[in-house]
Amino acid sequence: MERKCNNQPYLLLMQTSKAIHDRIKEEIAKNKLGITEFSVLEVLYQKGKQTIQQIGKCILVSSGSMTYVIDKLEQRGLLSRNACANDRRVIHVTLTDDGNELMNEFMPKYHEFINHLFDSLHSDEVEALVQLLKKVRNKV
Amino acid sequence: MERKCNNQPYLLLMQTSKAIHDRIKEEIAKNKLGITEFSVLEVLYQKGKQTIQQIGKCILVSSGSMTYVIDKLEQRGLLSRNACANDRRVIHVTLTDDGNELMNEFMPKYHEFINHLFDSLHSDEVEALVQLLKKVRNKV
DNA sequence: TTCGATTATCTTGAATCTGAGATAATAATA
DNA sequence: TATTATTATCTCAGATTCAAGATAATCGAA
Repeated sequence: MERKCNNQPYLLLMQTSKAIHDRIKEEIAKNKLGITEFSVLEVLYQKGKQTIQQIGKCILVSSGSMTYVIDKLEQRGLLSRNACANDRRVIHVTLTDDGNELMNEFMPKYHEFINHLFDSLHSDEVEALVQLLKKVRNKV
Repeated sequence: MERKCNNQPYLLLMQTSKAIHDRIKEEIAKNKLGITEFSVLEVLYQKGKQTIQQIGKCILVSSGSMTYVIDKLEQRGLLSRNACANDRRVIHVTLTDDGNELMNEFMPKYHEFINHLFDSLHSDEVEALVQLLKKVRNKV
């Protein structure tokens, strides 16, 4: 009987993504941020003002965690909660100047870091990898 | 300024691996197991008797978490702790009959499930994906 | 042998996440 | 309008993880 998983592409895909995830976690930790915290800031940086709900859907985090993580980022002065004038159930969240400054500082390095991870591939290899991954992803 | 990450292979790699991770989590949850718990059982199923330390190194989990997860699996009767005769610091862990039965039952389904995720690729595409991922992984 | 270093496991406390349920506001409908 | 359903956020308990430190055993060198 086969007790070990021998599916090579599966093992490699998971190993590689975990390795990348861990390296990125380290990078983000340099700003004393967790990945969830960073993801919130990233959404706000990209999209501007968002509701808590919108952010949570975007980064796939429960409402309980959203309250928690936004509390922490607010205490740290990186974002602010603002009541919504039209709908008093809603809270808008925006980056503070400090938050913006942090992201302006960090994001170029961050993108550079990610690009660097794929340096070893030629452009045609990148294209091939993208096509193969799309095929897999669409099946999952 | 570029606020959004446009690195396609990166985004696809992480999206795909997360999607796969989540699907596998669901599969494993059908046995009322978490991924860490399952990983422990998997190691024991593949390698037979192991020390707690060995398992922890293998699945990259801290010693504190190992105690916790092995407690739970032991309480559920899926594995047992056995003192080591030679070295009294060490505890050997083995699957119980129940644990073995569970794994005998589940593992074929599990491997089938994983293979199924890559059904959409031809064998030459699988090979290409493997080569590309190796290249990326070795760089990270 | 004896003392210090190392090793394996466990304990504890803090961090983070989820899910269920509470609260409050809004929307929809009779 | 009154009632009901839905929505957004928050609260809380429980699960899981890690890091640091405690405990106990073993190893190694003087």
